[in-house]
Amino acid sequence: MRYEKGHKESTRQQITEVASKQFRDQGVSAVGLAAIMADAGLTNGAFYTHFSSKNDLVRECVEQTLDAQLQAISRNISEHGLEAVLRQYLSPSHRDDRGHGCPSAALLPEISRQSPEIRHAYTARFNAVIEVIAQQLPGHDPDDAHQTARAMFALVVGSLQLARAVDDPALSDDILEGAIAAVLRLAARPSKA
Amino acid sequence: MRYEKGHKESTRQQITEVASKQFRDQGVSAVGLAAIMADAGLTNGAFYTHFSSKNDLVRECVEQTLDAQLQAISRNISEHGLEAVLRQYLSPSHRDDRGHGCPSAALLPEISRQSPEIRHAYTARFNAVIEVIAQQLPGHDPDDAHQTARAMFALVVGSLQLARAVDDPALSDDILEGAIAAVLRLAARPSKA
DNA sequence: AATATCACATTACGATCATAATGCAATAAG
DNA sequence: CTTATTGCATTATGATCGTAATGTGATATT
Repeated sequence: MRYEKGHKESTRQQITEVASKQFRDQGVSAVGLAAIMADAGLTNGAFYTHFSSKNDLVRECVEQTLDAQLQAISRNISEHGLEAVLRQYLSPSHRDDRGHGCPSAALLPEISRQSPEIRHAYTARFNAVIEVIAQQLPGHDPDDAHQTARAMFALVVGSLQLARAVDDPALSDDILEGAIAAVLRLAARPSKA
Repeated sequence: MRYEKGHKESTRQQITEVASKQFRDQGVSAVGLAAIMADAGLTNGAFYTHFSSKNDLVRECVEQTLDAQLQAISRNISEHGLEAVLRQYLSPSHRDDRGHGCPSAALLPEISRQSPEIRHAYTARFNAVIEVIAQQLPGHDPDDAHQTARAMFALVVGSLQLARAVDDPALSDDILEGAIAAVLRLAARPSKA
């Protein structure tokens, strides 16, 4: 045994954190394992003592980042309310920090092209976030609350992607602000419940 | 001259069409030039007589697919109305045919990581589509119409991405249907104009 | 104190990456 | 009819891809 007891676990965690950032920054297929390992302070060869394949690492990253996002959203909703979470999600600072931001906004089209187990992991955590959002829509009946929550999620994800894609800073800001207003309209209690 | 007069132009067009499909199917960074050229019935070496780089090809594909989408949307809106275009965009057949579908839904996070000229080309065409949608929102004042149009666009793009990512077919259908309802709510004439 | 373990480094595999130099053959231009 | 042009194929570049075999040295175990 060359290293102390908890060493392997902390190294594995370091790899997934570095990889999660690089994947969101540059895209899953644009990042090589060598770059991830180097950024984690290791070399190529150590990778396969921690993961069985790149697909395995991607799955781990998707699960961890989505779990962390769910926890953060749940806590912030109970502490500050839905609108505060919304404004934070659609903020310039979130737009400008892809590497630590929403995995859906950074990777959603790529996730749809990943292996079945990754898509399955994504689906479960997507449903969990929708559940949390739907519980914040009291005026809606249960089915409608879930449909509306999904639309709200799609709207903020799409808006963040658009705000990152356009090259006009003023337009990018307008996209974020318009999205906040639109999501609040969707969340509002329907005229006839 | 080994080939007839219009040959080079039609070959170039063939390359961009094949590339546009492969990029949307598999992602820009996941597709190699050799695979594109082979699918176009050519070999590696012919690429650089048509394009100066892969970035150049990507720009051409983004421009062509977005221009075609704008024309299709404009025509279908004037022929069948906004709601029909919406229902077609959020249809299972569009979800299941990435390669010929909306470039934004297939590539938006990747576009935000592309070169400045590609992001600039995207921005101009995004604004053009928003203009067309905004003109279909008569109850809104001009600024609000554009904000709402952007939110509607973000909502349909995000929803299509989600419908493609989840591995539960029933959920995927629900996402599409819920998105239609939500977009129509956003498009509805605001209570106080 | 001796030994076995194992998390890493080193090195390398064949494949593919974007890019490019060179060769060629058929057609357009003369 | 000759010749110059050029759109493509062939071939090759060094780099990087995901994956894997092998080496090694410090620690946990004995």
